[in-house]
Amino acid sequence: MNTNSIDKYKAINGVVLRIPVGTVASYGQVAALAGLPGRARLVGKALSSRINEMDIPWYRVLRSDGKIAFAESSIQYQRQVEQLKHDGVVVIKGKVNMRTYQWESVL
DNA sequence: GTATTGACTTCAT
DNA sequence: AATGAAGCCAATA
Repeated sequence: MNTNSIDKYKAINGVVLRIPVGTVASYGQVAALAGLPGRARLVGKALSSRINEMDIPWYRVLRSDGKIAFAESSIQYQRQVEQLKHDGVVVIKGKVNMRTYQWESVL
């Protein structure tokens, strides 16, 4: 782990923390807002490295089509669904209606 | 150095 | 709606 990635992870972390309750964002959206356009995959990596230390709302980050990024059988999938529902976000068959719930950030 | 890996995205079936 | 290929690009190995 080098200092470069630490800064990027911090930027990503900051954006995820700003996702309001009851809304969701896509990995690509978070990347763009963090000043890292085109690095959607890096967002997932950053979150996976942080998930053990801090409690950030990682579960508000979904794929661009609203689908949860984990297999249905995984424990993480089930936790994510539960947390989203707790936020008041409707999840149907592992996906969220982005037109309804996607975070419209104002920059 | 090159190769592989992803909590991704988009386009085409 | 579901599936797959191709594109993507930094982080790891």
